[in-house]
Amino acid sequence: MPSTSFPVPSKFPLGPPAAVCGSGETLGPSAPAGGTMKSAEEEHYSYVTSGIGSGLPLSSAHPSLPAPCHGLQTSAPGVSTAGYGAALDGGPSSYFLSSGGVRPNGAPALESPRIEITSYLGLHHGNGQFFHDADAEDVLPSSKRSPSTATLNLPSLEAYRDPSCLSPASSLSSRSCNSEASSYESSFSYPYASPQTSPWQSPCVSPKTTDPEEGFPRGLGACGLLGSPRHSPSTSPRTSVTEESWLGARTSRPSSPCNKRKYGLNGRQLSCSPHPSPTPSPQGSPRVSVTDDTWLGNTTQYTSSAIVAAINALSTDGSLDLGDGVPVKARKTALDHSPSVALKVEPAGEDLGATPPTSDFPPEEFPSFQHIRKGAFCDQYLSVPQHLYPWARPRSPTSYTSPSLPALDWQLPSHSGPYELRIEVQPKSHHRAHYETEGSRGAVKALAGGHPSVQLHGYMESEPLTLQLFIGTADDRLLRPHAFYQVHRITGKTVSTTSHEAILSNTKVLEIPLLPENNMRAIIDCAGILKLRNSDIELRKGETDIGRKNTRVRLVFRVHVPQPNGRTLSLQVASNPIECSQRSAQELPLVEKQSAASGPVLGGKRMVLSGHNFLQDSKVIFVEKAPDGHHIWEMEAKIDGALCKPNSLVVEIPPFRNQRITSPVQVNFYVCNGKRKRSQYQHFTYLPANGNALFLTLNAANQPTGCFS
DNA sequence: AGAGGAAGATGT
DNA sequence: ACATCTTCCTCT
Repeated sequence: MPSTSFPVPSKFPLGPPAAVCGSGETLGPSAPAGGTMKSAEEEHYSYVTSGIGSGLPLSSAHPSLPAPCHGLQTSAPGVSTAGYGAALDGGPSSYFLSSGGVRPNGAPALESPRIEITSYLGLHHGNGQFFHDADAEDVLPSSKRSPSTATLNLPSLEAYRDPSCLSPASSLSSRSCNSEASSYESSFSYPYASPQTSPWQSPCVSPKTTDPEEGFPRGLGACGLLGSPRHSPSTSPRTSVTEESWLGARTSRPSSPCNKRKYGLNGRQLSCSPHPSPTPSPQGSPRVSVTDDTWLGNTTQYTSSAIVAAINALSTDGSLDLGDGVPVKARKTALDHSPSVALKVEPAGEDLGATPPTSDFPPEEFPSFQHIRKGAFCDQYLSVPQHLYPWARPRSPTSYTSPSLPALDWQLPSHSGPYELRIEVQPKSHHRAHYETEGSRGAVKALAGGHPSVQLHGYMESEPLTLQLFIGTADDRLLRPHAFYQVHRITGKTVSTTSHEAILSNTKVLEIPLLPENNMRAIIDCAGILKLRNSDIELRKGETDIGRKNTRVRLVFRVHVPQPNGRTLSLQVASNPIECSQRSAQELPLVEKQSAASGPVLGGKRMVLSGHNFLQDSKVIFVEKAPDGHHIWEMEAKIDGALCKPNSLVVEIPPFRNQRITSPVQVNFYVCNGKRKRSQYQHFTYLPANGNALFLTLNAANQPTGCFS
């Protein structure tokens, strides 16, 4: 049928490839796309060290680094990409700071004692952080976004997220913090086993560890150990320890009281915490001791005075107000300790709760740490504040074992020198993520059909490389792994791209081959998005982000390019934001296009309303109003159930006014979606269609429909 | 497996 | 009461 489609306004042009960082050798934050700046958050963030980070495949590393390093990015616009890394085999000593003395985060290493809070805000916007896309139908009404934005703005100490620790009370499947470490160890020891990495390495360049040949294979190795992810926990047995550990996900919602979500003052689930995990992670405990030992041993390297000095230099002073913008959840404790914010190098050994603190530092110097160190895992959990000091949080031993690559929360440039990692085809702005209790909802798709694609430009070598993909945040703060979403590997006949899974810290990473024969381009048709229960993640020790309304993510791609000098250049690019929640019935469909076509109702109008928000008992009411506002007529469109299809409604509009419409009429309509209140009036120009059916395509985007013919 | 709609559970 | 989150159900 003929159809007249009108252009869908693209309110948000696709931004440049979402390069997170500056270009060239500079690691600084990417150019702001114009986001608003929120200082408080930023600041907090800067302290964050998320537990996430870790280097390359297999490595779990967290930057041992104290969070501060990350925060630095903010203030350091230009960080040298070089200098990241150490020899693969090299011990700690082999690591070096980038020439610029910049930390991974991009912060100048020792020179800047304070973190510029405001500097990095908005930096992320460079890649189109705003939720948008040309795909009108995928765009959520701005009104809907607001809330979310507000929530995200909470300056949660997000980075405080401790990847390695799950709340003991979280569930039956909850594992000890150590379990994660264990997983890593077992899973990744081989390939990524690397020297302890200094947290301060330059994020972009790392020791050459990515042997093309080896690069991908690593993933394989990891995968083998990890096993395939549990797609549907509830239906399938857990096969992977790793998976459990890293996600802290549990198979199903416990029927225990925990489900009731009773929280203590800190928002922690008190009722359950006391209960020992019924089924502790099998591998967790046993290995813990081992890893801890290792860990402790390794930690000493970080105790060097130089390191401490550096860290302190980078950290902000105690005047910094952590309380500001800190989520309620964390604020309480944060305030209490804010004075001690000055960053201290935490002896790595930090505990995991289980590990007794080894203190290389005088108590007075690390008051907060001392506090944290006390108590066993459970105690910590119940007590408060350790999460306030991410850097003080326990680290997974493995974190330090293979830190040769930049942590996932480090900001990296999308291009440097001749290389540029670019997203050639952006993903659609909406992709409903699936829960573990559901089946997969498929791979993320591209706006125009097909799938997103990424290409590394400027690489002329014959060696294939590995493209890493993980789910990152899409809020105003620095890009980092998203705590509530994980990439989900899709396999099957329809998937042309092979991939392997690896877990870095608490983040699942998909490793995809970048082959010279394909011009170093990869079609991302193997990546779905898994949603973790907010309650599970929020209960993780150290996690300060809240999941509610935190439903936008970005696909983050990284590639590590071996350099002649033996180092590795790491590039990263993030996609436009992707809304992962089920579309809300509150979203208002709008007329996207209308077309005339033959219809069964002579004299009447048949309209096809396409959208995502039509519940089965939706009603569409059309109203014609006079200039003075009074209704000339109003009628409820009759829904043709037989023609009702997903995302669309077919309604029959009987002849109104008892006459054929021969000239355009401004019509308003509103939609009553099920039990929801009626939506606001939407306007469109009802065009005569010569007695034929009029097809209107509505979308959920909050954009003007204009007049079309 | 891949989607979409919704009921029931929770959070505000 | 209503917005969101999770879990289920259904269909292809």
